[in-house]
Amino acid sequence: MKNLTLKQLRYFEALARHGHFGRAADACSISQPALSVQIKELEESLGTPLFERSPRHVRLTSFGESFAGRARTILQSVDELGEMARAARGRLYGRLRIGVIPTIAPYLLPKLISHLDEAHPELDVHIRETVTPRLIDELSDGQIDVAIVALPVSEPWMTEVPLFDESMVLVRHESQAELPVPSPDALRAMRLLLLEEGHCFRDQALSFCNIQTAVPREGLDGSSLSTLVQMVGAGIGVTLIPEMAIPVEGRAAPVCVDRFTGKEPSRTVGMIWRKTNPLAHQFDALCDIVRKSGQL
Amino acid sequence: MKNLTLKQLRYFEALARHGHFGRAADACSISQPALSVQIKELEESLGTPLFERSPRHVRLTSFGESFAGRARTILQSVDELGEMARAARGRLYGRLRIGVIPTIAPYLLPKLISHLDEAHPELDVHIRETVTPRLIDELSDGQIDVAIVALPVSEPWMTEVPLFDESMVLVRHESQAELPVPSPDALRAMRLLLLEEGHCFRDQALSFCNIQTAVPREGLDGSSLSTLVQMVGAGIGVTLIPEMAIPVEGRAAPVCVDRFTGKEPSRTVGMIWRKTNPLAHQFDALCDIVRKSGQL
DNA sequence: AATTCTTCATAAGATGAAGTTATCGTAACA
DNA sequence: TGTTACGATAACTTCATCTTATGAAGAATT
Repeated sequence: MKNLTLKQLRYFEALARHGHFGRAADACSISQPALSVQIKELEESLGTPLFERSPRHVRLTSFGESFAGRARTILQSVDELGEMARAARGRLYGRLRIGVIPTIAPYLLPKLISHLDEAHPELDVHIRETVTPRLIDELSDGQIDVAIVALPVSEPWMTEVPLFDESMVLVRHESQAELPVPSPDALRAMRLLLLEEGHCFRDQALSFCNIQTAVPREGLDGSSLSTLVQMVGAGIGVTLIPEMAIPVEGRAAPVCVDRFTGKEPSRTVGMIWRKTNPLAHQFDALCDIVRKSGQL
Repeated sequence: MKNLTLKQLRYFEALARHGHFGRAADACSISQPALSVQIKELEESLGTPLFERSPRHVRLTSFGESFAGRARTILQSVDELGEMARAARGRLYGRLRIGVIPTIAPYLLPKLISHLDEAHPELDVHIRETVTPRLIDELSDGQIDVAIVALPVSEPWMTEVPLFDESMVLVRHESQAELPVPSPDALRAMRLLLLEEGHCFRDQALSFCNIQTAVPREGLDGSSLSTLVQMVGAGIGVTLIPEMAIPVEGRAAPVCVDRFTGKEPSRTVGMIWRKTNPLAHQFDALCDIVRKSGQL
């Protein structure tokens, strides 16, 4: 006993509508015998007749009528499926899960989300904020689609696309505004407040100052840039923040912000995703949106 | 660009569930390449990928997930369609439209409907009560499925099945109970009340008395047997009714009921339906139920 | 009553879709 | 650096489906 096919349902629907094999076959762009055979096979596979044939009319049986109702619903759902696919074709669709590291998230997301909302109003954006290694794990097992981090991450199974470079700037207590900007080496001698272990921004700051990361440091690590800046405002030390954070953090405490002279320290912000993700092309478009959001 | 098939949806569902081409193919009882090809064609026909393939996992894309939801619904509806067919296979199903002539309906239907309810509780029985020629018309253009009438009707495109024979009996005013039962010829001289034009029972009565149907008669035709019997009860004349009507009409007025002696007049009650109706076999079973209901 | 028309069913052959086995390429793993 | 696991691809086979041609049967026509 063979199986029901969508084709048969389509043919059936046409015949139910036209009540005439020839015209229904025309409507389906097939020959009349082809339709006859398919209807016959449909009836056989159901084990019960759908039509009453007489030389004059072709009429649905009572069962045929119930069948027609449901068949139409099904065909419609299938067509909607096609519609849905057409709508989704080649664009971001449905749920998009973005991971962002904490030294970027608060400064980038407000703009990014409003831009995304504008470009893809139907998109369901989820945000995950955590440190790079964890983002990479979650990327790896499919919990998120893309991540915005500091490059490089150098995972061979990932695509990484640079978005923009960004300087790191010095934050001192406002009382020190007149003092000259210290060199990296001078900085090493100062009380430099850093994010806790795990944040890549901490490592970048340390490497700028040529400090061995292995050496244990005094217990003054903050859990967010915001915390660090507040501590600087309280006169406890100095810290580094990315340019992006200036508009927010530079006003939030009695501090002054200065660029370094000479070779400025910087980080590259970029987006990463699984190479195997078939939405790669759409992600390129996403990069453009993120870039726009990252501009001050 | 080819068309979506149910097969593809089934394969897709399996792959979404197993996340593994080999195992999904097993589940579908086909080879892995066959599955690969079908999934590929499905994705191509949709114009957008459904899965992200990596050597480790096969994962649904975000679009794939929405697609899977709807696909499952569709597959389920299709299976229900099969279920429905299996339930309906070879039995009366859904709506059954029965036509009955007025000289049978009130005496047969109460029993018939309760028997039908018992045998086919899910059956949706519709009743149409009118005279034979009209029933034949309605049968012809599919407004009813079967009709219960007096045979023969002799339409070549119909099947007619006799159900039972039934005598016609004489109804007189109770004051005449002691008088002998008149012969047909004697009857002709009496005031014989008949149904109005169009009822076959009228013609049967006339032919029993050898009265020319063409001859116009006094304007005393009733629109139902019940009316006729009430008139007899009022002493206006005599009438004939079928046996079946005795239990109801014999008690409803001051009348007496007598069988004719010698050759009793009778009619054959039978069921008719379009020869082309594929439910013919089920209708035979229906005949049995009607026969049972017709027994006193 | 014979004939023609209409319409659906059936048959035979052609075409196309879908399945099979065999094999390859690639990334992960030891 | 082989080895393994897995999906993609290719060549071929099988089966489903379509087309054209034809048959059968009732309705309409003459």
